[in-house]
Formats: sequence, structure tokens, C-alpha cells
Amino acid sequence: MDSDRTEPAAPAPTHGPAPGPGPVGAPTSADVARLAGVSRATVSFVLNNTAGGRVSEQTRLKVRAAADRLGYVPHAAARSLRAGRTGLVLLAGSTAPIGPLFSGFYRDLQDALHRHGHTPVLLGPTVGDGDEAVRAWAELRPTAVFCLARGLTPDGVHLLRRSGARAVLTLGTPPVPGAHALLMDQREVGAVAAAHLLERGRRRIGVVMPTDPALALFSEPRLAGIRAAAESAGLGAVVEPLPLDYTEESAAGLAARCRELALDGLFGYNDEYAMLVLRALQDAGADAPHPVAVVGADDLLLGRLLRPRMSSVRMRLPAGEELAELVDRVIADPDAPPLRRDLMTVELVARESS
Amino acid sequence: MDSDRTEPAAPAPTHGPAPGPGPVGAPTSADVARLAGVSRATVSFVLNNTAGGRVSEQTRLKVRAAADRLGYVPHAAARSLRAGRTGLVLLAGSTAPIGPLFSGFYRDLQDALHRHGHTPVLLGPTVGDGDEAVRAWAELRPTAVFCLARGLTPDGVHLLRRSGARAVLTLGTPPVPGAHALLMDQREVGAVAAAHLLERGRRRIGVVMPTDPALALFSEPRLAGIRAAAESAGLGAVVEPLPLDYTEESAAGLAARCRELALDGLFGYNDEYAMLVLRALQDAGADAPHPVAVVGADDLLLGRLLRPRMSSVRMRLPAGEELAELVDRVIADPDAPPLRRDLMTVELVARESS
DNA sequence: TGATGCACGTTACACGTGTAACGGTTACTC
DNA sequence: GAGTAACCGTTACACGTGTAACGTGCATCA
Repeated sequence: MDSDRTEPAAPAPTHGPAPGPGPVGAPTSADVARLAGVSRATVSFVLNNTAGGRVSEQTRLKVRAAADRLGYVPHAAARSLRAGRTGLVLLAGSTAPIGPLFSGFYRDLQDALHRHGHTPVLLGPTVGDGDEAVRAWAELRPTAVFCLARGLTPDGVHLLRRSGARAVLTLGTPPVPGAHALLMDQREVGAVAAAHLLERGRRRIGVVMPTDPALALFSEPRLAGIRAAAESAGLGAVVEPLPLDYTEESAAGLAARCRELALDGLFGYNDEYAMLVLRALQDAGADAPHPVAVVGADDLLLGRLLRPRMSSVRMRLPAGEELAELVDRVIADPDAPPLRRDLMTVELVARESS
Repeated sequence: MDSDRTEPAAPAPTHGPAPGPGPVGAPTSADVARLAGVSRATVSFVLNNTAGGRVSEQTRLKVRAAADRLGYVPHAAARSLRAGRTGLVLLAGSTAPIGPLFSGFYRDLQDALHRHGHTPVLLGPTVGDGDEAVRAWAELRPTAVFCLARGLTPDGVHLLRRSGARAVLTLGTPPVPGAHALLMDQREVGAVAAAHLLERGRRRIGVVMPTDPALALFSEPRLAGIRAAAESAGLGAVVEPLPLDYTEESAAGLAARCRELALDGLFGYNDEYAMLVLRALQDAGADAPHPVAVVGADDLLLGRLLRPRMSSVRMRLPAGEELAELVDRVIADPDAPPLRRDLMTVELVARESS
């Protein structure tokens, strides 16, 4: 009688955390088995629909009834421990104040992953710098990890892989050795904006750079893209970075500096930032597209509310479904060489401000 | 020799999931113990700093070295299983397209929870309706759950409590029996806006109602607040709900309807929606504050960019730290009667549009 | 009649931890 | 020299699951 089948009135164990008097905790599959009058194995077979016809319809019903009656919910940790995998897909480090575009993308991605049988989970970068955070992720033994490329080192990738992650994917730049790269080349955004401004005959181009460090991830490559495009156009265009707080005062200062530098084109980083600057320009007696052509990004509806309407770089991201399928492929063949895919397509929507 | 101390060259087990050839998986504390030449218990004592001086400094170093060398990361599931608790705090059902105010609040809350030793995790409402989702949460055996009040039934609360959650807190209205209620009474927002418009002499008040169902959670109580305030003022004011898609065409329609109904006051739900409507009014030849006074909410910087500047209802939420402390108190005394606390304070910022 | 197969359950592990209880030395005390 | 305390480490569980291997009866077949 030394089986799994513990009696209700088992003697108080001397080891382990005090269980308290009676089964006050969550009911376990053993409780269900006891109530249904079968073994724990049978409970498992029934509730997981394993091994087709191994259990008669009659006992199936008994087990289901018992489980319902007790409000049984399986213990995810125990299950993962036994199974050797968790089904968790981490979306890590994603609480940056990113706009509606990316939060919609994340939402869509979560839905798709769930449809594919995974458990998507958002984990903030609340923990300390870099490797500290990666350790915390690895403890969860996720099946796959999506992570902003910033803050992931090759060592971090190795740690995650070694801890059982079958897929490590970085979002954005730069690609990290060992991880699959889902690029969103923000330089493209800058390049498209620059090409447009140059085509409009502008040669002295200001680039709004948010001072919020969380946005550097986006702003710096955009600036780089503008620089590269200006350079390769061979028209001798000048590119001038202009730091900006997200305040009206700061915008007024920037407008003044625009005049000082005699700029004739402006990339606003964002439609929101661009609107802020456009308003400041107008308050200072200037306007768009003359003397300064202004281009934003994200193509927000709000950008069309000011007059002139804001020209903008529109970004398109793939459907979450597509990425979920990609994750499944990678999971199926974890040791394939790292992919490198560009997620984003960009196009310029020209309106009145440029 | 039937101890825990398994030899490296153990015979292939016949049970359990195939471990594959050799230790390709994540290293376990047994691996560390073997490499350091001590027992697994000692490893645990060292890495968790348990039981002060039970281990000599010399072996501590050996163990740490071995753990580093192997890149050992503890297995969260196994740890939770043994400990009987997970440290997880779920922030559930929070991927609605809520604005910068609430996403900032969530971020702050996550940071604070992490400082208090919890593991905050965001879980989308990707799973099906209601109880399906709650079951998924319960499987994780979280220590505490924050959840939007919508979509949580008393049964859901019971299930979570029964599965080990020591604190279940709802955000917003309505309060759910059995759960602690962190109210954010959106009716207040409406009430403040209505009081302002009435004070400005407006008696025919339109209320913009977004058609996006995810926003009904906010828009409906705000409308109710306006209705109640108009009623109790006893001035015979009329309140008219006006559905609005987030498009320019829809806004133009709404502006026309404003004129038809001869409205003289408008609550825009949101600064964004209010801006959209204000622009449509202006395009239709009307303006604010005459003939229509317009009030938004959220007090976004963008609201100050249009002319006239937008009046707005500013909301203030408590610091995450404060809520983290509250959670700790609730966890310490899980069977205390449910709290009911109002998180939000609102005030009207009057500008030129009203 | 005995062998064979099928239908239905059960037993006996293993997953990776944490920790109470239990040794085995060594040094110190009476 | 025997008792004893302090120090340092190990053994032996238990947490809640999933599942391969192993019985049981009972009908079918040679």
C-alpha cells in the first residue's frame, strides 16, 4: 500500500511547508481522484483527453463531475516541471512609452500566439540592468522570448537558450549574435523623410531628437537614416539634430533655433512631436511648408487636425499571425541558423506641411 | 546509496520525458553540487543564503564558482512548487487601448511591485470570455491579482482565492463581491465636466461616445456622471449622447448633428476625441467656446495645440508605491473584509475652449 | 481447456527545489 | 578521559503532475 494513493487521514508529515489543518489550499488532482473513487492517473487521462479510449465513458463522467464540484484547476508549475516545458512566450522589456502603432502590434501578436497554443506574457524591464533581467526571464523557462534588441547581449541569448528557450527573437536593431532578428529598421523612416524633403528642395534639415532616453531607441537610428540619405544624395545638404523635451517651452526654444540656423526642412521624429514644433513655429510667426517644411511619423489621425495638415511617414507592421507562425517554425527547428527579417515597410504620406 | 545524490552515469530512466543524450538541458542544482563536490542541500543553502553559518566560507566559494561556471539559473516552477507560492502578481486584462495616463500608471505600479519583491506580470485578455480567462490565471497560482472590474464575476474571485491568491483587487467599477475594490469612478469625470459647462451657462450638452467597445468601460460611466450632475443641478439641462468613430468623416457628421440639435456645450470624452470634434466644428463654420463650449479629458499636451486651447478634466492616480504597500497589507491579512478605495482625483483645467 | 486479445485501471516512477532532522569531526570543559 | 557543545555537511522527504509499464477481468478463438 505504498502507492500514490494517499488516504484522506494521512499522518501529519514532518517535512515540507506546513500544510495547515485540512485541505484549505487549492484542490489537487489527488483530491479529485479520491472524490471520484479512481486513481490519480485516471484523472489525468480524463482531464487531458490522453490515450483515446483507455477510460470508460462512465468514469469519465464521474471524474469530470468531481473536478467541477471541487473547482479543480491544474497547477501550472507542477505541470511544467513534469512536462519539461512551459508554453510561455515572453514579451520582454516592452513597457516603453511607445505609441498606438506598437501597442496595437503587441496586442495583435499576443492574440495570435494564444491562438497557436502559447501563453504570451508581458514582462516589464523593471529589474535592474541587463543580465539581471535576463536571469529573471530565464528562471521562468520560457519556450520563446521576444525582446527589444537593446539590453540583450550575446551572453544573454546564450543563457536563455541554455535555460531551455527554443527561440530567442529580438525586435529592432541591432541584431544580436545567436538570436533571430526581427528588424524594424528605423533608419528607413529617416531615409524616406529625408528623400522627401530633399525632393522638395530643402537643404538645411533639422531633426527633432526627444530627450526622453527611452525613445533614443527610435530617434537615433532615424537621425542616422537622415544623415545617410543626405550624404548619399550628394546635394551638400546640412543635417542638424535638435533636442526637444515634450513641453511647450522647449518647443518654443526649438522654433527660435530653427530661425537662427535658417533651416528650411524639419523631421519631427513623431507626429506628436512634429505637431508641438509646428505650433511653436506658428506662434513664432513662421509656418509650414514655408519657410520650413515639416514631416512627422506614425501617420496619426491627430496630425491631420492642425493646419496645414501634417505630412508623415507611415509604418506598417506585419500581422501577429504571421509572426506566430514564424515562432512555431523556429521552435520546431531551434538549431537552425538565426533568421534576419525586416518587419516594417514605410511610405511617405505627403500632405500640406511639406 | 539510495540518496538524492545521483551519479553522473546514471542508467537511462524508463519513465518521464526523454532527457536526450547527456545534460543538454538547463543545469540543475544537482549539476552544481556534483561539480562542487558537495550535496544538493548545501548548494541550496549557499545560493539562497539560508541558515546563516551552516556552511564554511570555503565551500561557499566552491559552490558559487560551480554555479557561475555552469550558468546555473534556478527553475522557477520547481521552486514555486516546493515553496507553495509563486510571488507572481498578475496585472490582468490590461491591453485595452488606454491612453498614456494609465499606461504610465501601470508602469509605475510594476516598478513598485518589483521593489517589494513580487514578480509583476501582464496578462492580456486574449483568452475567451470571462471564466475561461480566470481559469488560465488561476493555473499560475498568483499571489495577487489586479484585474479590470469588467469581466470578473464573484465566482471568478472565489476561484482565484481558492487557487491560492491571497489578494484579488479590481480596478474600476463596479465593485465585485469578495474582491478589494480600487475604484476609479469615471462618473466623477463626467460630473466635473458637467458642473463646469453648467456654470458657463450651457444647458444643451452633447456627450461624445466612442463606438470602440473597449472604451465603453470609460465612456458609459462618464455619460452617467454627466446625466446625474445635470439632473441634480435642477436647471432643466438636456444631455444628448453622440456616437463617434475615430475618423474625420464621423466627426464631420457629429458637428452637423451638433448644429441640428442646437447644442451649446460638448464633453469630448477625451482630449483626442475632443480635438477631432473641435476641428470638425471649425471646418463646419462653428467654433468654441461660442456657439459650443468644448471640454475634453486627460489634459494631454496635444490639447493645448489647437486654438482655442482645450479645457480638460485632469485625472490624478496614486503612486505605484502606495498600491504596492496596500497589496502587501492585504496579503498579510488575506481574510480581512474587502477594502473599497477611490484611486482617482479629478479637477477641471479651464482654458479657452469653454 | 488453455491461449490470445481487448478494454479498463493502477502502480511506480521522475521533473527540480527547499528544509527539518540527523550525523560526524574537532575543540573545549570538568 | 569522558562529556558536550559548536561547526559543517548530508540524508530523506514533499510539493503536484504526466505517463510508460504493468496488471486485472472478460469475451473470443483454436
